[in-house]
Amino acid sequence: MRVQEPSAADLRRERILAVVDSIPRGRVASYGDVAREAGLPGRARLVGRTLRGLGARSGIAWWRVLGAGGVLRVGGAARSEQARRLRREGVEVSARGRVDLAQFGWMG
DNA sequence: GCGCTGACTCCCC
DNA sequence: AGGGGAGCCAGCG
Repeated sequence: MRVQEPSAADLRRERILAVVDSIPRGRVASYGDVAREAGLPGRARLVGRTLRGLGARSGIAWWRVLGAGGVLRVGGAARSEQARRLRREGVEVSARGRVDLAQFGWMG
């Protein structure tokens, strides 16, 4: 008995998570950046959907992914958690939920 | 199959 | 600074 072939969706998801996993501690990247790095240019929303479904036990640093320009896009309870996790690793988050990409962006 | 909804991004006013 | 609109497309009812 052979296992089922991973679907295209599964492969996209794995590529996305691999990219997020490669963001160094203390740096951040935008949804669009992650999509491009994963070979999925223009698919920022897919990155957002993928991260949204992650559980705390996933081990993926979802909080390092922000909206374009370094804006926190997450709402509700997860928003404050994201800011807390970022600050814990040295990333400055403004009261408005902004991160300076020149200082903390993945690509510097 | 269809319409709606976004953890998106750009562009224009 | 902020709002509207468009392109995007997978998940869900």
